[in-house]
Amino acid sequence: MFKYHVAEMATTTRRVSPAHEAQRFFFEIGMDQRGRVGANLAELGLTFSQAHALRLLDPELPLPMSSLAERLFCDASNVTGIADRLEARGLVERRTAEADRRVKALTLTDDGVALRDRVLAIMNEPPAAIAALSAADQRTLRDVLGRAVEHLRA
Amino acid sequence: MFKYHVAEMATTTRRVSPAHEAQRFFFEIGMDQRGRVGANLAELGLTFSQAHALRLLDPELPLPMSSLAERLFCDASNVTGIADRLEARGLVERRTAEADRRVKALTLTDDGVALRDRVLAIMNEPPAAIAALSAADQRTLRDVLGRAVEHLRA
DNA sequence: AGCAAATACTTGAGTCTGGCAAGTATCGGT
DNA sequence: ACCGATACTTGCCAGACTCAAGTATTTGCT
Repeated sequence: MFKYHVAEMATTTRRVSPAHEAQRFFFEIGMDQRGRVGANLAELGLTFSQAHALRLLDPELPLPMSSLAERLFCDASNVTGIADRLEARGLVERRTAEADRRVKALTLTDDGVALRDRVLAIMNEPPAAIAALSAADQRTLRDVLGRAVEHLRA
Repeated sequence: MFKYHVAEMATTTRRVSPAHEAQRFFFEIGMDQRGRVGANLAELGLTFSQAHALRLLDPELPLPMSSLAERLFCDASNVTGIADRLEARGLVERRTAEADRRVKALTLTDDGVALRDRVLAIMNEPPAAIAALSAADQRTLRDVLGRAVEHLRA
């Protein structure tokens, strides 16, 4: 089918679609963020998963733990532990739902809301790669990614 | 056009720079990938860290474990464990360097090279959000992200 | 009503990541 | 020959994550 030396195949990436190439860059920038975000979150005493959970909680709207598990793409039993730690720090409260006493919905406390805001600030901070772009490129990037996210929800 | 109370300011994100908005979309798409990539890697019996390490190894060039730790942004002691598991599966070999017998460089075995190729295929696969973009948007995205990555290395 | 199946969460066991501190081997310079 | 750096390993501990099993509650079927 395709012939090439193994060495070339693995390390170079010629002749791929724009989407694949875009993805490669996307991934690389993403990996760069990992370090910065992780370090900043650690200063707040949060792990990435805890911060992510906090981010997904709406200050207005209690969220059932099963829903959170779904959005975190992880097992429900995992959320128990994460919720335990957030609750232990007084960031979140378990509230059993009236309608169905099996479900426990997580609610942000005032401290939780405050910390969540700081988490959002950290996560929304553009990484070096994006910050270094020209204003025009930044607008273009925002528009294109906006459309991409749109497709994601559809 | 948009009206909101100050309280909402903290949680919604209107009125921010294009870079911040771009970053918000970027992050959201990135989180979506996490699930897909993680699941696909799991089918290969690899954790994300193991796959990431594999990805960073050049099939041609043995890499000292300390260098790998640096590129993984993690402690050296961590790499010991990851290398242990990769070596146990016959994907990698520890080879003590001639010049300096303290350093052990990791080399990919043939199996390792093969699996690495599959890892690259998974990681370079564009996520749904990017795949759904028009061809023109994909090219634009590639170009802009390409410039962003360029700045990253500079 | 009554009972089985499904659902929401918890618990326990086990693996992997990841950080810190201490230990061993080797290297470099003086 | 020695001291201090450097490369890796080991042990310990917390957290994330999965699976399997367990409890409580609800829902559906008869």
